[in-house]
Amino acid sequence: MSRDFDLKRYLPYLLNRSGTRIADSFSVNLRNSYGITLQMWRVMAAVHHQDGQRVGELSGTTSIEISTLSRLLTTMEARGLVERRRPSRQPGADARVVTINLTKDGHSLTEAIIPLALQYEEIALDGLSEQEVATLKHLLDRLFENMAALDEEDAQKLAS
Amino acid sequence: MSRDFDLKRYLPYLLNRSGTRIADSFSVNLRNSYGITLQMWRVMAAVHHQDGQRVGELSGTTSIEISTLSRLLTTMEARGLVERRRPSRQPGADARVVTINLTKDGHSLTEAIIPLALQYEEIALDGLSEQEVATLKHLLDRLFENMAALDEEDAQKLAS
DNA sequence: AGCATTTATTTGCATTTGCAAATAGATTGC
DNA sequence: GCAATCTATTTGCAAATGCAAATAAATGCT
Repeated sequence: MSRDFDLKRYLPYLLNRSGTRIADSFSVNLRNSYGITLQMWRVMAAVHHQDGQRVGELSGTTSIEISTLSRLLTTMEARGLVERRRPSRQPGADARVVTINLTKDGHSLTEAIIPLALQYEEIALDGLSEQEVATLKHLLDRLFENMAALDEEDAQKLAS
Repeated sequence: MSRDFDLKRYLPYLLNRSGTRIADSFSVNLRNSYGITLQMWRVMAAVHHQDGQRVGELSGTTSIEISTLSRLLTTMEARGLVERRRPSRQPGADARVVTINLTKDGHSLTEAIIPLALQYEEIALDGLSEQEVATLKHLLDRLFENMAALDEEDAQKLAS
């Protein structure tokens, strides 16, 4: 190990390992208890949060790559969890878009899982004060914003 | 969206999206600039941090599933980045184990990438005070510990 | 209106992943 | 000292992933 790089204090490392541990634990529980994958849960939680998102938006909120997501939606549709809708040609509607909604079953499954999800959050946050939790969430938001800003800069460069 | 579950304040969500954004950006850069994948970087950084880790340990420090890692090591070995060693039968040595070392090339490639890695960390942390950075890293550590504790409890249950 | 361009989603194909089974090698008990 | 058991790593196989190309549907230009 070298002086100039301390892995144990390297943010992406810390972020990745805490994120994957929570995800892995929850993932196993989801599979055993509800027979769904973590990615499916992410889609359901995102659509539950905002119904009728288009596929591209949903890719953004779930962090699932868009082609992967498209296929995942196909299996979720087949399982009766979500619906794809092509907005009918209305004034101002865009029929290139496909919007995603939870089915009735999808909705109740999501509601059933939420308590478990919150339980995992609690476990992860065990022993932190309310203040610390608020700070942590705030800072994670900030990281995301910083990375989004970088992507926009790159987009600028490509456009110029 | 419902009152009892606010996705935008849900820790696993915040953790996942900031983690994947950083990972994705860095990943593209690694591929373009050095022709390696993010997972390869993770292995190199981990072995750089501590040389001669066994495969199982390395799986823990990189958060890469062990069979995936085994195959990744094969391609990295073929590329001359790392070496596998089976410890010779010594008093107290365990020859079931395979230890991983960076080759000379692997080491210098790692050293070459470190500045870029630190740059991404800086971008992510842009605008945060030293105090905030320290707090964030501390709290992320704590999350990891909490999840590790959970895994141990589960292991207990399985044993009982 | 008709053709070229842009945007949204899906699909083809090769690679990566993950679980479970197989292998390789220690260790324990008899 | 050898059979049974345990642990570390690798491999078989099916599923998931990601890039790039293809399709579908708008919009813009003339």
